Amino acid sequence: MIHFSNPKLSKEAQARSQVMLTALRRAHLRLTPQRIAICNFLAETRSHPTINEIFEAILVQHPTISRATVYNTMTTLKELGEIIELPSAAGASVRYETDLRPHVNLTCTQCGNIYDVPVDDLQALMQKINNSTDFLVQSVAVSGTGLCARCQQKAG
Amino acid sequence: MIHFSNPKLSKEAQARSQVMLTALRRAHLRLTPQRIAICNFLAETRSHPTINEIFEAILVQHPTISRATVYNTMTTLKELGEIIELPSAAGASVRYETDLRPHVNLTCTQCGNIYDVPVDDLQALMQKINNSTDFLVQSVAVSGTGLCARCQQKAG
DNA sequence: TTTTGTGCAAACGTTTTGCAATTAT
DNA sequence: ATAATTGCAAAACGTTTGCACAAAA
Repeated sequence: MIHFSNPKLSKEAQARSQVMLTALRRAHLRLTPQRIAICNFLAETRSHPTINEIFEAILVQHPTISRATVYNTMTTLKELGEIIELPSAAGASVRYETDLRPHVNLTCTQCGNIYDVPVDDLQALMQKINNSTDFLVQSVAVSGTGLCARCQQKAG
Repeated sequence: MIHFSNPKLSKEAQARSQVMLTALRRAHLRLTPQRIAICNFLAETRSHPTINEIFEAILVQHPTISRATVYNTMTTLKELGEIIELPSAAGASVRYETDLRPHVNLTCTQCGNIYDVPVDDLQALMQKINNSTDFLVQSVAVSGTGLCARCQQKAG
C-alpha cells in the first residue's frame, strides 16, 4: 500500500491524512495530487477552514489548482463521512469540521472564530432525541454563539 | 397604544405579532405597513420560512413590497432578538425560527423540512458549556439531520 | 485504454448595496 | 419638517455546472 507520506506533516497529521486517503481509495476514487494536498492540509489544520482558505493554502505549493476541484473534493469527503459541513449564517462561506468526535462548536460573533468544546453527555442528548421522536437522527450539531475570551476583554 | 389588529389572525397569532411590533416600537423604529405584514405572517406561520417564502406570501396582499424590505425587516427583527436565523447549508437560503423556546431543530435530508423537538434539559447543557469554558455563550442551537417519519417510509 | 478528475469560464441563486422617492413620526 | 424606510437596479458573493483536456488506474 502506497502511503504518500509528507515529511512536513506531524506524525498525527500523517495518520489523519492516511485515514482520509484510505477512505478515498476504498471508494475506488483516484488519489490525485490535488486530493492528497487537500487531505494533508485538512489533517494538519486545527481550524475550521472555508473552501477559499483551503484553496489559497494549497495554491502556494500547487499553483494550478482550481476552486472547483476544492469544492469537488470537499463534497466527496463529506459524502464519505470524513468531514462535516458546518451550517453557516446568511451569505457566509461554509466551514468544515475535521474533528469528528461529538462536541460543541462555539462561534464568536465578534471575530468569527470557531472554538471546539468537548461535551461528554452529547451522546446522551442524541439518544434522548432519537427516543422521543419518530425522526431518524443521523447527525447532531450543537453550535453556540457568543463572545470568546479575547473579544470579551476587548469589549470590556 | 395602536394595535393594528388583523381579524384574519388567530388570537394567539395576534398576540405574537403584537410582541414583535412592540419590540420595534420600543426601539423607536417605524411601524410601516410592510413591517406589520411581515410580523403578522411570522406570527401565524408554524414553518421556518425563507426570505423568499415571506416575500411571496406578502406579495399577494401587498404587490409593491420588495425583497430588500423583507431582508431589512428580518435583519432588524433578528437584531432585536425576536427571531433566530437558522444556520443553513451551502448555497441554501437562510430559514428563520420564530419559536424562541429552547428546542432542537431536525432537518430532513430528503424533503428539507425542519421539525421542532422540545428538549427539556437543553438549558442544563447550555449551563454546562458556560461553566466549562471562558466563552460567553449567548445562544445555543442544536440541530440535527436525518430522515423524517414520512421519508423513512418512502425510502423503505 | 478507459474512465475519472481537473481547470476554466459561464451561469446560478442568494444576499447586499447605493440611491432617489416615499412616508411614518 | 425631518429622519427613517422603501423599492429598484446593480453588484457582490459563494456555489454549481458544462465541457474539453489531462491524468490515474
